[in-house]
Amino acid sequence: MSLTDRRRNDTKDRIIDNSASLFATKGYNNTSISEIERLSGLKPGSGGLYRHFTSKSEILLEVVNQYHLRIVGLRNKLKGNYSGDIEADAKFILNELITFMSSEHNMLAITGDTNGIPGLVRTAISDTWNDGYGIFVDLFCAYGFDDEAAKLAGVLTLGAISHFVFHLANWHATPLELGFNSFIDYWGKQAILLLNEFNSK
Amino acid sequence: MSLTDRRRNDTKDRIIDNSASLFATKGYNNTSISEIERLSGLKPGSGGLYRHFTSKSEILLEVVNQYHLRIVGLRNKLKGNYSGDIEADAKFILNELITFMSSEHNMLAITGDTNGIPGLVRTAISDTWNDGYGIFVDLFCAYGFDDEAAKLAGVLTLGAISHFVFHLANWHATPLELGFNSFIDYWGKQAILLLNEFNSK
Amino acid sequence: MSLTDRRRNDTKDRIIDNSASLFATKGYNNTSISEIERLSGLKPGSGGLYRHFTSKSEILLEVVNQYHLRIVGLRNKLKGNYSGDIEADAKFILNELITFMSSEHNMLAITGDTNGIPGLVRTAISDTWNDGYGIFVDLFCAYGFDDEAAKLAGVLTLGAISHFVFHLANWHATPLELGFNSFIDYWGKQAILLLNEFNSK
Amino acid sequence: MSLTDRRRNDTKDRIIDNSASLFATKGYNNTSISEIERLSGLKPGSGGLYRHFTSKSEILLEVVNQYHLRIVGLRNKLKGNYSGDIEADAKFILNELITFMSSEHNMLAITGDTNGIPGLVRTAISDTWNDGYGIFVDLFCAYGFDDEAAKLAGVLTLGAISHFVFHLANWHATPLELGFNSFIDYWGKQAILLLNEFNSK
DNA sequence: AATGAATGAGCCTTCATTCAT
DNA sequence: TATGAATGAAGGCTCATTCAT
Repeated sequence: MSLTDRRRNDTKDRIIDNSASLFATKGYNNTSISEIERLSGLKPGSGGLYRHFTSKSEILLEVVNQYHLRIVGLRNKLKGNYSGDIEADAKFILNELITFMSSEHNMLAITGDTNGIPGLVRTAISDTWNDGYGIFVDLFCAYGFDDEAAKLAGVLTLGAISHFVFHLANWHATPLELGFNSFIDYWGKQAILLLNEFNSK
Repeated sequence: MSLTDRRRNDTKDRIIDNSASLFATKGYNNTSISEIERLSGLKPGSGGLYRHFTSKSEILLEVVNQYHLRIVGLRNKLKGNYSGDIEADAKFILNELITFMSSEHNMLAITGDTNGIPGLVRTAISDTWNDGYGIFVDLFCAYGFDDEAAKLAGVLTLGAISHFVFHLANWHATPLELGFNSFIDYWGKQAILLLNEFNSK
Repeated sequence: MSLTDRRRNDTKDRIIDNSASLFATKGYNNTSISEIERLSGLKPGSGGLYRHFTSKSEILLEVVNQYHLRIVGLRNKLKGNYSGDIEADAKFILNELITFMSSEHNMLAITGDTNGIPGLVRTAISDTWNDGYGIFVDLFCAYGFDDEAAKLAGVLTLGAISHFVFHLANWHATPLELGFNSFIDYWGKQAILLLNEFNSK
Repeated sequence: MSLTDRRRNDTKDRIIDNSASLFATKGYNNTSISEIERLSGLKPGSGGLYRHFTSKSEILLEVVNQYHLRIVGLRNKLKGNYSGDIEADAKFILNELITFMSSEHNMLAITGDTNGIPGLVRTAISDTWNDGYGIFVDLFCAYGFDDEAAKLAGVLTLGAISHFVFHLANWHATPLELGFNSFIDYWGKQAILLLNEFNSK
């Protein structure tokens, strides 16, 4: 089936995929409909995309929603599967999250350049982050933290990691030229430390 | 120059100031030259701004540079003025930084929406962050951390805080609906904890 | 064909009917093929309409032609059925025409917004008007006017009435805020007056 | 001063003039900004027009307003300058109006194709018409008609004339292929007749 | 130093129409 | 007969930038 075949029925998916990477690479406002069309096998500027989406922001919403689904999928996969050894679990989860963020790291970059975005999308992005934090919250709660403390630690944890990734993606350098791996290692240790400290109280 | 002369011949400064707040409020790409001109007392759309800057990104560079200077100023002010009580110092610095970020919180928002920006500016922004992290690095180093550990802790600390602020500014909600103050309190406690732990080794 | 079959195989008719009211309500150029399709039970944007018409202007032609047929029908119904009392006949015809224009007043609105229309359609519309004027021409001729005078009076009569209706439809106000009924009353009296005057010569 | 000279300062006027004739020739919605720009010596599609007008409908408003001013000018010129001989005055005014409409007949055509026009413009057009009718109202009032009757006669008179002109401009043929002059002659006679009739009451 | 005017490139979107199924 | 997909052309509008004054 050639790219110009009018029978293609996966165009919508291709639009979502290409939009996701374009939004991440260049930002939402700097990505033009034409460019999405070109990458998706449609004639740029011909508006073929509008058969599949009614507006540019609707694409963003879909992109965010799909990312959200994957985050929730990861969260569910990790939740309640703990070993009893909090250190081991924390390390495992950290690795899983890093792997996830590596393959999907584009999505983090979307968070910049969202001026003029409808409130619906803003909410969707906020919700997505909340499920991201939730991965840590689940863990911390399972090991006896109270709800509030678990939330605070979760936001702290994912916030620091994503800041690192975001910095790298945006400014084309790591913070203080630190290596990504050493940052993750360090953060892992700190997290364990905090958990033990809290547990001992 | 008398006090009443201060408003004269300062078009360039006004452009920088107004650009800073516009970039922060609406994002770099969503801020038009015309709008900067209007706020700066120039006829919008007449290009009067180009007497002072050769391009829009040059303004951004200047805005970032001035912010950088202020960050460096804060860093120098705080550096080497430690009390000997690490806990007290950490709390003090955290408060100073929060105060600074509150009055300048706009600048954090600039970090989104900077696609299509020249590498020169990217570097300037990266450098600015590095001096931000440096405030904590200085502290940690002064109390005996080795350089690498201090850097890691610095990036961790500022990263987590700025993620929180950025999330709020962009998505119009706090992460997991946590209060800003409880987040800061918690983070302060954790930082002290980590410092002591490291020191005790 | 039974009563319940009436709704079948009449897509073409539905297209014409819906087009007529859409053209009238929103104007020809502001009515999209998609919209006609949606109202006519076809999937909008799928071009199903092109099974029945080769182009948008062909629909307009058909719409105009059907309107023309109805006008001719009215003309034939009224023609040659005169009472001998010219005043009574004139009043009767005026009322019939007003009634007709009320139920079909949409069509008058089509006469705006027809730019870019093929000459064929222009001619059809012109012909339609001519049969409209003809209703009065028939009457005036029957009572002894010469052909030219009857034509002039006919154009005068219908022209003034349709101007009023058109003004109201377009500018959402009546000319000089006159009431429609008083305008019609007045115009009826004038027409009679002119007829008598001519007859008396 | 060449067409490409950036010092030109009559561009706004040229835009208005060219818009007036384009709107009349092709209708408002069928006239593109690019086309107005091309005719006005601006590069089509470059948006140079937007230095002079903030939107397309603002141009239309200006075009209508200027036409309105000229109508009011004519009305004032003709008003209160009557000879005492109603027949002579009516003929004179009719001729003046025909002359005016001939040189400005484009404007009548604007009245079609105005879908999507802001209410402000609709009102302006309605007002313009009202001052057109007013030319006759002034006359009729001066010769003793009561206000209401004068209004009715005024709308009747201008309505019939403009319908004729409009029909010609739109459908490229005269109603019933009547000559314009004979229509005007006839209408002049009828008007006089009506006036006398009313006066004799 | 500032301004009015113009420009070129681009943007999101609409839509009549075509084509393969 | 009807549909999903695609396309080309256009449309109104924005904006960084240039240029002559």
